[in-house]
Amino acid sequence: MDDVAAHAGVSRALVSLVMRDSPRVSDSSRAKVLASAAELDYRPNVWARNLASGQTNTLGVMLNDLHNPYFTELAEGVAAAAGEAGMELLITSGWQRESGELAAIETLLNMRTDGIVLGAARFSGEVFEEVAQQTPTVAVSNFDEPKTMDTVCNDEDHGSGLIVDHLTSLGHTRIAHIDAGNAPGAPERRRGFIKSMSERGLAPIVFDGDFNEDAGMNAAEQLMKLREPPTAIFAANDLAATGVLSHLRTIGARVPEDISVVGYDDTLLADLGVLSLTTVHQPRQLYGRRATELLIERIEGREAPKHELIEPRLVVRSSTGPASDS
Amino acid sequence: MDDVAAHAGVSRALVSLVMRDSPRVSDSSRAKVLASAAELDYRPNVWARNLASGQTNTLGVMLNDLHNPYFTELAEGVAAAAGEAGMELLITSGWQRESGELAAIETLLNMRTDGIVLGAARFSGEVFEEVAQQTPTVAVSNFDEPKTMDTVCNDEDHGSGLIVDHLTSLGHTRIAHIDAGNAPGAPERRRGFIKSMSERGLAPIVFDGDFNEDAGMNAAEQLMKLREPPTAIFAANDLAATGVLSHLRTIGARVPEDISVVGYDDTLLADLGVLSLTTVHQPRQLYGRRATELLIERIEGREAPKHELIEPRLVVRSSTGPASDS
DNA sequence: CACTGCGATTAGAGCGCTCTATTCATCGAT
DNA sequence: ATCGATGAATAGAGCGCTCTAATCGCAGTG
Repeated sequence: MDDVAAHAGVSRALVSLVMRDSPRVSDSSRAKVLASAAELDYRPNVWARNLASGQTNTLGVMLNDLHNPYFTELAEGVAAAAGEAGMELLITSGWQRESGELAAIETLLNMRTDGIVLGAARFSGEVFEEVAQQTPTVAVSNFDEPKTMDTVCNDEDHGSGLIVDHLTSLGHTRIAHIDAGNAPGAPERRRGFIKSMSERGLAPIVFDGDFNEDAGMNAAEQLMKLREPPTAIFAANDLAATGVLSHLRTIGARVPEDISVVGYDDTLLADLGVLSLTTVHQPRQLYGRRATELLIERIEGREAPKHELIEPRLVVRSSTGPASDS
Repeated sequence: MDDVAAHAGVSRALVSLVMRDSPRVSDSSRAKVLASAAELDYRPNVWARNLASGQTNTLGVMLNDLHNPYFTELAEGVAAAAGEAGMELLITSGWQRESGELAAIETLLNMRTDGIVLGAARFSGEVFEEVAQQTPTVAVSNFDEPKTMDTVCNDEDHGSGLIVDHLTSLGHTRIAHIDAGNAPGAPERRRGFIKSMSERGLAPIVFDGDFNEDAGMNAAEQLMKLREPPTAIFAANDLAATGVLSHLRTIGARVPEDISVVGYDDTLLADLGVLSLTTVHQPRQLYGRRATELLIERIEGREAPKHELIEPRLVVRSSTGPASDS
């Protein structure tokens, strides 16, 4: 920096002003400084800048799992919003382990990012609150509404409702849901299903399952052995739905002529030609974007916590059709 | 830090030594300092530390695309190796755009990480070299062997060979490859296929395609219209193979009785029950791990570039079987 | 012509740490 | 009792920037 100042024949302070493009610099000296900087290949030292200014102009995002498209799309939304706000983005990941998440958050706290977006799955609210006390924080997950931080949630409840709407409008009445126990999002989907079904006077058939293919396959096997098998199956997620389809194929049931199948999440899988799964799309990028916007408001001083609920939408493909009259 | 020093009744310098756990501190004062630090909730300021020490103890990794499991598994390997070496990890992503990659690299350079792992796809070697001049760099991709940086490559060539081996040992002779033009990795796969086939005196049938489902579907359609259709199809990757399966299913061809299908990459798709695809598994985590190890060697002073080739392995599932005698 | 006002510039004191060089004990050996 | 040696602790000068307060010109005013 000294070199640049000397080369341009001005003071160090002026160079600093130019680098932060302050409006208080005359055009002529700005140009001079910029030219010298370019010539000397000068790159401001972020560490020194942050040390001196006390802020980092950087947001951190902690993701539970980089393999899961849910989180990466979330990050994409965060990246877009951060970019628009002129902030840098640092990503860390917990690699699916709780200890990893803690370490990842620790890294972010150490970096003293101006704020943190938590895309976590496996945590108690307490840990969140503790983080939130140290730095502005927004969580993307299905939490009760904490006082110390903002949250962005998806309205799983509503998603289940969309599915039941769609299936009943096709004439289905015996609809089964394969759930995923207490895995993140699963209880809400189950609750939404039970609520929507009972509102229509239909019996909510719920089977134990999980967010994976095997669980879908097993549950489908059980379901199809019932005296009156369901005419439609709403699986916990797309992967479980894939398991369902797989089983139906082996027993020779046609989809959607004999039975309709619905997934959840609208992952890459759902769009494959061999599956072509009706499913619920979650605007995951939007979650990230809103979370970031809330976070920036916080950084800029808002005190009261905000909690946002984002609505998913149904994507109809060819795994659902009119109820067979069996 | 001053507070901690005062509270523990020692000098600032001693606190500094303890925080970096230097061996030159007596056990008693170490304990004292640690206690005070804990009590005062002291967290060393990374920015100041890095500024003063001139190094960051942090590695950066730039990924072309966070959605692609290839890159995230790469990152996982990097994270593991970095963790073992006691270094922090910062992830940035180019979000599939070249401008994004440049910005992401820029962020890393600004952060002055001790080294950079480039998991890039869409670049000319020149950009890489430019980065490599500024900081230790290792690229994970299929490059010629540059002088300025280390590389880790997968041996695509060998992967194609494994496939041809497998298929010919099942008695296939009419084997077609659906390629993916000049997309990353594709030319090597094609070359390997052509080489292995011709070494065996077999005609290498190559069709234009891409790394997606539609391309697989179209190519399969063309192939099956040939007067003598192939008895086995080796698709550019798993997604393309999925397209192939999809087409075969619509025309009623049985897999693997009538025709065998092979993918490449061993993604989640390949393992699905409905597909159960024979494919080539790439040890992507291992790429990340080796890259990181090379990078650390570099940071610690090695001068001569190293280039490593990592061998993939074949995973046989149920989409391949003995050649039909059609 | 001194005087206010204002935009442009600069001096210089930090920011919170590291690191070299130095001092301070302590102890065994002469 | 004196003298290195050795290990433990400290003083103090940076690291490269920001930021407040002060200074400098220079036009406009009475």
